[in-house]
Amino acid sequence: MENLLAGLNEPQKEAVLHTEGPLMIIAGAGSGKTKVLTHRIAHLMSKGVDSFNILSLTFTNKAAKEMRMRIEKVVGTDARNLWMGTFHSVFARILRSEADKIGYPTSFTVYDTDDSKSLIKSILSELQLDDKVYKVNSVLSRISSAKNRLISPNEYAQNPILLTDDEASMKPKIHEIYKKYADRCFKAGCMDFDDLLFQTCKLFSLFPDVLNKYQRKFHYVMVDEYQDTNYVQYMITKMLSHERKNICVVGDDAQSIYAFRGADISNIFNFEKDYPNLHIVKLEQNYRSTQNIVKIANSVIKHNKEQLRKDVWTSNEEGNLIELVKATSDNEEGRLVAQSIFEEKNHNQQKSSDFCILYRTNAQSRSMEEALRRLSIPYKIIGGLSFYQRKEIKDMIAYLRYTVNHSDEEAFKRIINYPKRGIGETSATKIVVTAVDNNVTIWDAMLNVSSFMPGRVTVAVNEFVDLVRGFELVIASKDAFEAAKQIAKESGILKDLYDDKTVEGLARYQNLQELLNAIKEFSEDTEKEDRSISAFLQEVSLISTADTKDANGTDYVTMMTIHMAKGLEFKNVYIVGMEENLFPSQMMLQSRADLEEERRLFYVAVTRAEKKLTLSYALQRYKFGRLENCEPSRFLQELDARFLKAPKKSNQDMFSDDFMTATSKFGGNNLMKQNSVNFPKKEAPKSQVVTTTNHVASESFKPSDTSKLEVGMKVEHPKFGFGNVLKIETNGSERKATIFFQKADEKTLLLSFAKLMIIE
DNA sequence: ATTTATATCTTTTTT
DNA sequence: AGATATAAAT
Repeated sequence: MENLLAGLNEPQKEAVLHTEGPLMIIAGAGSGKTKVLTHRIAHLMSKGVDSFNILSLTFTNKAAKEMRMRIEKVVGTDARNLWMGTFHSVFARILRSEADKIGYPTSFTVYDTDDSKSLIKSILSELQLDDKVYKVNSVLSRISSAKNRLISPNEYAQNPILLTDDEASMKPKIHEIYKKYADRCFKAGCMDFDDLLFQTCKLFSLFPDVLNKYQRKFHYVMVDEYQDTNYVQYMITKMLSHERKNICVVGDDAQSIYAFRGADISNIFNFEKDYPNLHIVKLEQNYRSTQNIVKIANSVIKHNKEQLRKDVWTSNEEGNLIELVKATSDNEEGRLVAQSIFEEKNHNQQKSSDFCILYRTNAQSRSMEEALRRLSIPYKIIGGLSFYQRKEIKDMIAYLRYTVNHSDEEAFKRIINYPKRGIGETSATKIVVTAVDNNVTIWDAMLNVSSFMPGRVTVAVNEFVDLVRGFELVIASKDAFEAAKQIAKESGILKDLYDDKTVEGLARYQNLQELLNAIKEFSEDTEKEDRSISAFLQEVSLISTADTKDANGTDYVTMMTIHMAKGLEFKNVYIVGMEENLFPSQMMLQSRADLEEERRLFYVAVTRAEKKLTLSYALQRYKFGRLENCEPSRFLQELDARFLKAPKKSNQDMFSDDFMTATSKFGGNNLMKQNSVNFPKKEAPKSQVVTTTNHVASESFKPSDTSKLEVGMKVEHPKFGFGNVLKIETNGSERKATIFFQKADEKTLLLSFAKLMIIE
């Protein structure tokens, strides 16, 4: 007990000790929020609260896992029984045991975003709607936001505001698509991400006894990152804690960055209204960052009108000034950042893992990656395409999904003709349409296939049905790993990948092996009560890119989008791509006009830094293969210059026309002015030669250098490996050339050649 | 049904 | 630059 409060400041102690009744903790960046949460739980348990009765909702599975470990250190193995996880995973678990009450099979499967999009595409074509008008993404986001606000398809169809909105955007049929979409998901025995919350709410409202069961179970409810919860999540937590009102939410309105996903800051204000006797604790002392970083962060956020009064301060050292790096191009930006990391590492004896590069969009990782590789600095990209989003993995998962749930339409579409078994797209669509028209499941339609399909297809479909039946028996009789292994073999996936001897094919084969390993690990985890394939699928469907395991012992620079960086901290942070229309994002400015959310995002990025913060931007950047001019972000102009160091530039900069013109743009900005001094003339450094091999970095081939590439040359492409140039085609004004690239295996590929390296 | 050539589009962030 | 959709050829 003494131990639990040691090292906590007054408001932190207050938050830990206030266990009964509603509590809201407003936690500034770096104020020790996680510490308070873990200590609070440990405190509850030391008071004799059973861990079964505590529910803690976190933003990522990783955060839950870490918190559980920290608690376990204090209270021991009891912590295992805590209910901890994301909203999605916790309620998926509850839904799995209660699904039958709302008409879903216990073995319901989960649609990921790709599945949802694919289903919407099918529906659009069935309704004969133009997918140029009804863009899949916008339709899905419309449906998603309806679900997040607990609006059912019928309510949507009767909501004049929504209908007028849709008419105004020339998409009056959204309500119809929504209805059909929801219907199809239901009939497929599938829930999409939003359903996991939406259906939970439905379950709780329709079955008070079920709600009551969980109300009695969870004596204490805690919600982390409350500023990023949406309306459904607000409702669920409100319902769950209704009896005892022991609810504790933790958040920081200044760090709300998920409005695009339905997150609603007004949840924080609603919270105050819902609980008149609410106790509020503010954590304002920052333990993470230097004074300069805290101050510049405050200078960022003060430009936002809408925010709770809060005063984040620190007693840490003053620290370095914030650095500003200006580059002529995105590639140079990469080089400068990599060089800075290199120097910093040597200079201060730091590890690679002390560094983090943050960007607004995933696409920006490429130039950073290339630059780091050239300096042999190890790095790791978090996010982007995750393991479970790879085609070969999704295919295998689809087999498992379909075996568990014969109604799963999207899984069916994925595997019906992979590996090829002579059932083309037309046939597959016909089966789906027949099932929908006759109001039966896809499985039943297949059993009846001879009545509406020609004999040749019937035979193939029957074989497929038998295959799945066999898999069903396999799953029933063997453990998850053995079953998965057999399914991989008998489905033909394993062979299909094995036969592909290309570099990519080999990688895919290894990925599949890795998936099987993961299943093996899962099936041998004695801590898990349910080790079935079905449980594995559920877990896997909710793994997010933020949940990647830390490879312990490895030392690398971390690269990720700012969104993924929430909750993390690094000694040195580089925020790259500080350009108008990129950050703040063009999309954000045009369509949602929410500049304040972009600014909060910038605030989040800035506050990740402990010791040193560097901001960088480029004057030119490749966008869809075309070089575009960029202007520095308005956010840079907003910074308080007292905490900034003079911009740093490369030698090359001085000689480029672009640099000169771009500098003049900054005429009015005192920050940038200090920079316009004369630099000694020096020859621009040549592109570096890569490591010990005789490869020349791709840099030496500008898109205009078509002349350097000749027919017959041996070349290497980072993705497609070694090959020969067969033919070069230049399409005039485009300044873009395509080459025919022949690989060792005789396959001919068409490539643009920007990434090719000539082997001398 | 499947492969190959050509055209078009991409434009945020993620559970 | 690269993915994906569409059209045309096999």
